[in-house]
Amino acid sequence: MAGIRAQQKEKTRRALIQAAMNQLSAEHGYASLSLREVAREAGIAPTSFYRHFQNMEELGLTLVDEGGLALRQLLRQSRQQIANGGSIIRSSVRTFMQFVGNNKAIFRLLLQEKSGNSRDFRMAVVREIEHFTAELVDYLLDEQDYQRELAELQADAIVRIVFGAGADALDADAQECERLTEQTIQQVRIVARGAEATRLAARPRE
Amino acid sequence: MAGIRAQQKEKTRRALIQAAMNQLSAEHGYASLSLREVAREAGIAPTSFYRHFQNMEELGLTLVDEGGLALRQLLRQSRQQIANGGSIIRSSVRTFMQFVGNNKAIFRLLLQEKSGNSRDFRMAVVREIEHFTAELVDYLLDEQDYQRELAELQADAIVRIVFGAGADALDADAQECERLTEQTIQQVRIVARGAEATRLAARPRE
DNA sequence: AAATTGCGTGAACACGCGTTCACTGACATA
DNA sequence: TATGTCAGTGAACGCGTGTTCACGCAATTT
Repeated sequence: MAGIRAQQKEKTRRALIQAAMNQLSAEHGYASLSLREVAREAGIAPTSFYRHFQNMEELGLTLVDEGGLALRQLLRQSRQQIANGGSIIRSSVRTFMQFVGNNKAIFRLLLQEKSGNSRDFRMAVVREIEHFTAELVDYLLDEQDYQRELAELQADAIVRIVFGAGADALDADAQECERLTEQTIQQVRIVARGAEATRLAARPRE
Repeated sequence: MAGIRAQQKEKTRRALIQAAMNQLSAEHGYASLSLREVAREAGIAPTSFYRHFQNMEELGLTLVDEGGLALRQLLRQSRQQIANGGSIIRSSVRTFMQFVGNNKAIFRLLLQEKSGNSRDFRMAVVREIEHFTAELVDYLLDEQDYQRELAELQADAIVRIVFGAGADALDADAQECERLTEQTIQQVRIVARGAEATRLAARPRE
């Protein structure tokens, strides 16, 4: 019942996905990904590609999904660090920047396709980022007692800042990365302070 | 001394640049820009392209420069609105979002090449955005009396938020755009409040 | 044991690409 | 008026592309 055949198929499928990931780099993005090159790297004939994906777009969307999954895992990891004590902001930002450093290809893919030329891709990425924001909103509502609107403003701003920094980190060396991380932590703190001030101004007594 | 010849050449050059701009759209980015198609739209033979640019990359960098120029003009326009009175934050953000709406192709180009696959391109875009940030820092230092470090943190955060919103605005309809604009204004205000609070905390007496 | 399924294959296709080359003819220069 | 310059040309090149097709052959099903 193992299904030697299905097993083999899944293996080649993974090989294709991995090959595509490998070909993604700072110099060579999804747009210039070639079916033939991917197939070559995966060690199969170009024609066999069609046994696994209908076309390149389907492969690309799969990559985005895999990237999103990795991001989701990052979030869990981040929450663990929070549970272990220490500054929430600091550990979240650090985890995020760590992720970017360790998964440049994936993060670059997400960034590129966010402003890319396929509406399906853009929407897929936006959806992933919205997950990110939504979880942050939940956290703010739970831990602090912000009103929903303010929490959403704050979460969205933070996500924009952090993703922006992540983008810059892609081209940065270790030292610059460190600087970026510290800068981002401070910026997130500024936003938190601003939100707090706004909250107090809105409901001065309570 | 008019130089009929040079005049004609400049005209074709402009035609090439314009043709390239026209071909940039939500579905068709710089990466998939073709020399032959651009030449066709400009109304010249493919080979004539080389009389004006050494290769496609040179054309692309020219496009980025032109985009940056347009952004610079936006900044001046924005400052005029400020001089006319009214909320600084509000009019700046509105102007920016207006620009994005009116120059989608250019802004999309900047966004895409910011995370694009050519280091030269990325650096060119980063330079443009740094101009943007630097002018905001100057403004903060002049108008308020922030210390340099805090002004830089604040300006960088604001630029990230605003550019992020601009990116989202590319896919949004008019109503969603309006919502985004208002959201961004509030977020920038939050940052400003947070920076102010930070400033007061750092130097309580002065 | 026989029949079927389906992954992987190699040849072949039409196509658009960037680039080269020698050339033309209108403008500039002397 | 004679000479030079150079933007624009059309043919031709080699190449990599996505996609199709009929086929082989091992795993699976009957």
